Amino acid sequence: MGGMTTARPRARRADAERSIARILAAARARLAADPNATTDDIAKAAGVGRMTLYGHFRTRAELVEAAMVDALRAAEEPLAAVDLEGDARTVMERLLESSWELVAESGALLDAAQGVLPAGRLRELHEGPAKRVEELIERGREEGAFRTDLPTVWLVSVVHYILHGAAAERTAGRLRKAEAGPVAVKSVLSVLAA
Amino acid sequence: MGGMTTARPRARRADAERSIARILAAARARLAADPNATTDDIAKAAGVGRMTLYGHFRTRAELVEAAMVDALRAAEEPLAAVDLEGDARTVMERLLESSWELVAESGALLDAAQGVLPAGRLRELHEGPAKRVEELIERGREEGAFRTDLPTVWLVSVVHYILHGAAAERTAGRLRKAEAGPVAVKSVLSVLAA
DNA sequence: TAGAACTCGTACATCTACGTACGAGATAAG
DNA sequence: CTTATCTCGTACGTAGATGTACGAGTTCTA
Repeated sequence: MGGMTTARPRARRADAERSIARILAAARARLAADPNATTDDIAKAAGVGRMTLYGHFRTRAELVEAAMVDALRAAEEPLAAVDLEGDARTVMERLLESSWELVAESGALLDAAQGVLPAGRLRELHEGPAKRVEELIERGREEGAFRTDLPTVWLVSVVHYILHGAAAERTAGRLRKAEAGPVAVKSVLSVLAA
Repeated sequence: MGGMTTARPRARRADAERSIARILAAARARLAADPNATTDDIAKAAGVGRMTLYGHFRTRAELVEAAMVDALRAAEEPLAAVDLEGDARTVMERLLESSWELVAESGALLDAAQGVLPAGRLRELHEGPAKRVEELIERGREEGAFRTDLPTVWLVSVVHYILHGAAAERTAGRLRKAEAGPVAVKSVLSVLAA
């Protein structure tokens, strides 16, 4: 290969980059709130025409996947920045406080992707971030801080279900914005505790 | 009024009753598995023609509501039969063991009903059974068995999210059929414990 | 067994969402 | 300024799902 990292014939124009960013942001927000959100909904939320959206994403499935990838990438960032010093419980608390919303959003997007993306592709995408939580839970079990009477795979899942629930309750107005986070974190830690 | 409790001109025929029962059972199963199940899916699962279904339920929304009512009625039964003697934790354990699947099913149907039924109607239907869980949680808080650092409304919700999650994990094959129940019960009790 | 109730296939009208085609006008890049 | 890129409206074709209309055949009920 001649030194080019991508095979793109030419760079995108600046306004195109902007449009794509707005569409992805809107897709993440709308799809997390409603897995059945239409391309029209998303285009309107992004403030662009539907045809502009189709100019950048050929199909709805492609858009859903791109939104998923974007959300997971966004979630990975604070997860990677978390200080891993200290006992597992403390680390988990820090991790959740800094990223529970992003993790919950990714979970909601997973719902939206269910059925439009092949199952294998989903697991593949979701694997990276989930691995991080899983490893921390494993570590907590070895340290004696987390319970060992339930399968690890379930503990990983239940974290997602609780975070998703907290986000949903906040959206529904049954939890105040400020209390949803602490409530979710406390609940998760209670389930994990030995 | 002349003593008639219903205005029905005549009784339904036996085969009609049978059809309705099969349709409702199929609707509960299919909608719990997939909130977007079509009337055709449900009719096929029930082993009746789509037109028969429409003969008994005018619209899809009406069918969803009927399925919801039926599932809630079914869930109410074992809930009402639970022995209330003993401390709140023990009672909650008995209650969950005997009915966690039905409660989880109702939760899944709630998803399906979201958007097709008016929000008020949903809350109205769901109120009865939820009340039962809520009262038990309140009682546990007063007894000192359950935590008081989180809002009761959230504790009620989180019970549902965990049960729903356990059912989903089992369906996905990540939990064995036999272990899903105990896993769900243990997890819920951990979150509720003081 | 006569009649009413029920089943259920086919055909059709409607609606909604996806995705395509075309093209005029706006905007960024060189 | 010139050109390629991008935006985005309108219009169209397609597909799937809902709900209606008709009618022939079947099964309960009395």
